[in-house]
Amino acid sequence: MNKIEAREFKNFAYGHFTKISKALSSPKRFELLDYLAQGPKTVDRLAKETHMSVANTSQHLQALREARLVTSSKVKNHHYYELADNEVAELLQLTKRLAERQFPDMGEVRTLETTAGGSVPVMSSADALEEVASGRAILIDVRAEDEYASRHLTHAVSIPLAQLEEKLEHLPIGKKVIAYCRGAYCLYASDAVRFLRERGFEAYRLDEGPATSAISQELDTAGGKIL
Amino acid sequence: MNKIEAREFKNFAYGHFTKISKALSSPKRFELLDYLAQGPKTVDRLAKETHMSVANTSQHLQALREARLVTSSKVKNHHYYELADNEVAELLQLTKRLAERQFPDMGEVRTLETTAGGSVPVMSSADALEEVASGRAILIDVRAEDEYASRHLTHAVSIPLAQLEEKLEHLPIGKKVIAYCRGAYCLYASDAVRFLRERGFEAYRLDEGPATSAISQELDTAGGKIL
DNA sequence: CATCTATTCAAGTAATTATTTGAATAGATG
DNA sequence: CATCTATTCAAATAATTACTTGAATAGATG
Repeated sequence: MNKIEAREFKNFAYGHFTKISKALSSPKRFELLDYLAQGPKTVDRLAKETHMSVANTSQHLQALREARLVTSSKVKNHHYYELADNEVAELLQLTKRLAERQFPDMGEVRTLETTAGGSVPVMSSADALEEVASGRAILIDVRAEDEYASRHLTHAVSIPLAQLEEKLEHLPIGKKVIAYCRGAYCLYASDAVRFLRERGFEAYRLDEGPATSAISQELDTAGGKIL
Repeated sequence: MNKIEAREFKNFAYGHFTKISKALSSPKRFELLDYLAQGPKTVDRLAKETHMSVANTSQHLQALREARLVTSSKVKNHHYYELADNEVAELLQLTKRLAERQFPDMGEVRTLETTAGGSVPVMSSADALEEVASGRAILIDVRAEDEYASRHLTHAVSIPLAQLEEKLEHLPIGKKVIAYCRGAYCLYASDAVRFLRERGFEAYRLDEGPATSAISQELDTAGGKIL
């Protein structure tokens, strides 16, 4: 075969593959995708969540759209962005898992129960499933309500972190409380656990979020209620 | 929680995740990994296969090693690089699959049987499995011998492309010939198919290589012989 | 031990990417 | 219709990344 033609073909193929990985290669864009894995969101909201300027957020989202990792739609004068395909979430997950395997101090975040703000007791999904099923524990989702609505773990109850204090009285005394948020690298659940422990609850954070894992799929996406 | 501390934690986490995707974000490095998915290789050989300068190849390989996607070892004065983890191959595969799904003209490479140098008949792995099992076809691996040795499909026979002409007489007359190489984006199998068709064989290229897919795992890695 | 081969290193240039700023647009709302 | 909100666009600067060239090293081999 003609060498020039062959090179063009390879450039075409590898050029396309790397549109995907280029889009994933910026920490900010990776973080945006991580938020979008919780459900559709507006530019404005993503800008607040990631502490970026709106213009910068918009530009990153456009880059993600060009790489076909997200799609956008207009409702009134809000533009909603969302993941283009469930495989995008899988790609995020696989990348995280590989990072955890290959960089020892990454893996520790999950296993040694350390997070920013001090360490917090962690419970594995397998244990949590058992505790919740047996009625010894309740599972709370401390993300925003719409994220809970878009997808959550079975039997989880929605208590956004900001409302935890006011809803404290609704929590059953004597039961363990297992909190989760977006995943192991989101800090809301840790904040919730510290808050609850200061008030005498036996609280744990779940080692993952609703976007991941075989066990999460057993916990699943239905059930639960908004407290 | 303290905001500065939280931001540092996120920078740490997302910074690590994107070490992986940054490493994958260059077409040349993606191509290098694709070659390394066939087995360990030296810098020199990779430079030839990818048509890059040795210095440039070496630098890219060092970047991949820093991202923990490959490891290196020294045998005499040859440095062998290889994939650090099987999940790296999975990541390549998932990225390719996503690109095929999201970019229509990418997907066509596989389904419309077009490749550089003119289109060539393609056979799916499922069909190939059946044809080979029933004895109506033979499966040939046209990659280098050491790549075949490192991992190949069951019942495949090794005939490196360069030796195809001299080994033509060993091919059974009247049987279909199904050729494969590194995967859908490698052109050796297409070259082999065109060569064989010009000489009267009913030849097809397999739609994937040994690094991928559920069906490949049925075809598997053992069996076969070097012709 | 001189030389060869394989690989890495260092420096420089070219190219690409990220972020900020301020202006532009498009659709709601008073 | 004037104004407000949400988002995008354009231009400029700062930062990072890619590739080339030529020299340096380290281990074989004659």
